[in-house]
Amino acid sequence: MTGVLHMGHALNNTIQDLLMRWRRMAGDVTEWICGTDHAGIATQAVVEKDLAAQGISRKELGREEFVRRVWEWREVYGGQIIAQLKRLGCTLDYDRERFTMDEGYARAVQRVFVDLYEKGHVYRDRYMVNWDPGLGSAISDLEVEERETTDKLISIAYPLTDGSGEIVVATVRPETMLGDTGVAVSPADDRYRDLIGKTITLPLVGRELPIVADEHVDPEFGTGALKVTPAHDPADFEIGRRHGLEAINVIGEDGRMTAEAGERYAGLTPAEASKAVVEDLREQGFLRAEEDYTHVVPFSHRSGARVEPLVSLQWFCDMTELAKPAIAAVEDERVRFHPATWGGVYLRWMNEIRPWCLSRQLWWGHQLPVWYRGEEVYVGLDAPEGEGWERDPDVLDTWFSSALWPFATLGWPDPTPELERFYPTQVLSTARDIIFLWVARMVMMGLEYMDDVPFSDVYIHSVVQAPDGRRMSKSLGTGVDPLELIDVHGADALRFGLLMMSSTQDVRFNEERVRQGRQLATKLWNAARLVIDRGGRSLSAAPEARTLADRWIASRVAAAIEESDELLGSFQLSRYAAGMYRLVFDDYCDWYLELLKAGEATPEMAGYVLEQLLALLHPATPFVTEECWARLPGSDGLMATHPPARAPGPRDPGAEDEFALLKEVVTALRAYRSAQDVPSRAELEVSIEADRAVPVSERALAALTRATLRDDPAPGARVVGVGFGRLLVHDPSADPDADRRRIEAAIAEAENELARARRQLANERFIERAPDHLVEAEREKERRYAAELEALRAELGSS
RNA sequence: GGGCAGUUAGCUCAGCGGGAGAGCGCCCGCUUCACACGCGGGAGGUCACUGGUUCAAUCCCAGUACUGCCCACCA
Repeated sequence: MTGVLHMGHALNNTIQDLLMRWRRMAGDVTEWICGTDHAGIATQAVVEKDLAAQGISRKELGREEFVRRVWEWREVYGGQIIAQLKRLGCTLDYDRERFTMDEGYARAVQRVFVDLYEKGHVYRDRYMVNWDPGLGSAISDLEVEERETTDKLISIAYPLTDGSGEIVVATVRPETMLGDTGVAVSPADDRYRDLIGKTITLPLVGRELPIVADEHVDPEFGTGALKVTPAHDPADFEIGRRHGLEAINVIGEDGRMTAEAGERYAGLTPAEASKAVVEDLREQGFLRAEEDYTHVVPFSHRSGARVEPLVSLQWFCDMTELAKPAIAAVEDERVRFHPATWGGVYLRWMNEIRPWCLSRQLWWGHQLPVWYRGEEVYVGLDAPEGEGWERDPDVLDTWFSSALWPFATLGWPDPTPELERFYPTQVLSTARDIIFLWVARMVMMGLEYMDDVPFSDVYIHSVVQAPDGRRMSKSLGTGVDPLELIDVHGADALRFGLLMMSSTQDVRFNEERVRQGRQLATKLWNAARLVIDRGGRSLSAAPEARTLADRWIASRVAAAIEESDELLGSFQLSRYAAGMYRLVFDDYCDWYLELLKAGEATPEMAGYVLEQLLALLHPATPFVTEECWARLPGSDGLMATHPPARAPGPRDPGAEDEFALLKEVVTALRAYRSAQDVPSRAELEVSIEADRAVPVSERALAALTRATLRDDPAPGARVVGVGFGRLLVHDPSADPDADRRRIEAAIAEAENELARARRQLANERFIERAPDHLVEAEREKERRYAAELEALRAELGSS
C-alpha cells in the first residue's frame, strides 16, 4: 500500500477486526496476517515522482540504485498504514508482518512462475497487449477501463490495384492506416463478393493489400468494409491471424510513430500523425468523409493514459486449466460468496477467462526468473550455468504475487506449522472491485498449490461513496479522511458508524452514523459509571433474578446473544450494530437502569448484564468496552480475551409479557401527561381496570412516570385506553376540552382498527385459508377494540 | 450490446408474504441525583409505476421508467 488509510480500508479492516474479535472471544485460535503488497506500479510511480521533483530520472540512477531508493521509501512510509490500523483498533498479528517482497515470499513467487512454466501454462508470445504509454508498460485487461469518448470518424478511399474502383473504409485512428495489411469484408456481403481475393493499394504507403472475407465484419456498419491493422487493434489482430496478414507496428512502445510508419511520420505522436495523415489524404484526394463519432475507448486505470493496443513480446499465463477447479469450487459451494450474487459474477468471468499478461516493464517488483542467450530461453530459480546469459529485465504483475497470499504468508513452500494450522482460512472480506484481480486468482492458486480452497467464505462489503453519491476519491476532492474522524469522534465511533453503513449495497458516507457510534460509546460509559456506583461487579456465575425487571432484562440479553451470533455469522453487520444500539439505549438504559435506580432491579443483575453487554459490543467498539471492563470491580484480564456473552438464563416469555404490561401502562400515562400538559413532576393517581392481572409495582410506576396506584377510581377520573383494559386517571384539574379532543382521537383510532378487523373477518376465504392463529388474532382484535370503543364512548358521553 | 443491483419518512439507510422501522432533521415538554453526546411525547411514507400470483403483496413473478455498477474486439 502506498498511501494512507482511506475509508475503504477503514471499513474493510473494521469488518475484519470485528470478525476476528468475535471468533477470538468464542475461543477460536485466530490468525490475522498483517501484511502489505509491494504495489509495483503505484509505488514505482510515487518514487519516480519524488525523484523527478529533484530533477533525477529513474534511468539516470540505474536499476539497482532505483530499487534501493524504493526500499528506502518503504522504510519510511511502509509502517504508516500499520500505525493507522492500530489506531483503528485492529488486532492483527503485528509480530508476524509479511510483505510480498520479503525474501521467503519472493522465493515462493519465483517458484510458482517456474512451475507454471514447466506445466506449460506460462509462455512467451508476441501478442496484442494493452500498452500504457504513460507507464511505459503492458498492463492486464483488468487494469483497463472503458471511457466514452468522441472522436472523428474518418472515411478513406482505398483504390483497387487494378484500377477498377475503390473501397471506402472508416476509422477513428487514421494514423494506424500506415500499418494496414489488409481489408476485410463480410463473406455475406454481395457488394464486395467479386472483390474478395483482389488487392488494393494503400494510399500514402503504396503497399498492396489483399481483400479478405471475415465473419467479424458487420455489413451494416459504415461501408461494410474494414481496414485491418493487426498490430494496433485487438479485433484486427485476430483477423490478421486468421488470414495470415502481417502485423506491422507503426506505433512504438515509447508512444511514438516508428520507422515502419515511414520517414514522414516516424517520431510523431499518434495524435500528430493522425493530423498529418488526414492532411495528406485530403491533398491526395483519398479523404471521403469526416464526422463526429462517440464510442468507448480503453484508458489505463493506472496512469490515466489512453491505452495503445499493440503487439508486443510478453509473458502470459493461460488460465483455462487453472480456472476449471476454481469454477467447480464455487459451483459446489466450497467457496461461498456473501451476498451470493457475487458468486455469479465470479463464475461468468471465470468461464470466459482470457490469458493473463504477467510481465510489466517496471523495476520495482519480482523480476522474472528468466534468462536469454541468443535464441535460448532459460526459466529457473537460479541463474543458468555458463557465460553470456542475460536476465529478462521485466517484473511480474503485483497481483501475481498477491495471488499466493493465503499460503505464501504462512511459509509455503516449506511445510510450516502455521501452514498446517491456518490453511485453508475461513473468511475473506473485500470490496467487489477486487473479485477478479485478487479473489479469483487466490482461489486458482490455492487449488493449484495447496490442493484446497484458500477460504470458505467471501464477504463482499459495501462501497462507501462520498456523501453526494460520487466516488470517494482524492483527486475529485470527495474523500473523507477516516483518521480525522477518529480524531473528532474516536475510533469506536468510526467503527460503529461504518458498521451501521455496511450492508449489501453501496452507501453514501454519513457522518451521522459515526456520531451515533460516539453516542453509543458515551452512553455505555455513563451506564457503566452508574452501575459500578450502585455496586455492580463482575460475577463468576449468573445472579438470581429477583425482580420482574431482572427477569426481563435477562431474557432480553438471552435474545440479543442469539441474534447477534446469527447476524455476525451471516455478515449482517448493520443489523447487528443497530440491534446493539437499541439494546443499550432502549432496553438497558431507558427501562432497566431507570428501574435499578428505583430499587426495582438488583445491582448484581445490573453488573452481570453490563459485563455481557460489553462482551457483545466489544467486537464493534473495543476501546470503550475494554475501558469499562477494566473499571468494573471483579474484572480480570482483557475484554478482548473474555469469553463470549453469556445469558443470565434462558429466554423468559412470561417476564417479557408481564414487562410489556408495565411498559404499556407507563407509556399510556406519559402520553396522557403530554397531551394534557400535566407537568412531569406532578403526581398522577391512577387505578387500573383490566381483564387480567396487571402486576405493576408501585415503585416502578413512581420511578418511571410519577404515578401512584389507588384501588378505586376517583370520581370523575379520566379514561385512558390500553390494550388490556383501561386506566382511570385522577386529574381534577384536567382541561375538559383537551380531554375531549384526546378521547375523540382515541375513538377515531379504535374505530379504524375495528373496521379493519371486521373487514378481514368478513372475508370468507380469509377464514377458510389463513392460518388459524391469524384468524383468532383478528377475532381478538375485534373484541378488544369493540370494548375499548364502548368505554371511550361512555366516557365521552359523561364528560 | 449483454449482465447484475437499486428505487421505503425531509436526509442517510434498515426491513421484506399477514396492520410500515432506525438515526438525524422537524414540533411540544423536561437542568428527573449515569448521561442535554441526555429523557419523555408527537408530526411525517397510496414502500417508483403497470399488470399477475395469493384469503392476504412494500415483500413473490412479469413488464415499464429512472439510477448505479460490472462485462463486451462493430471499425
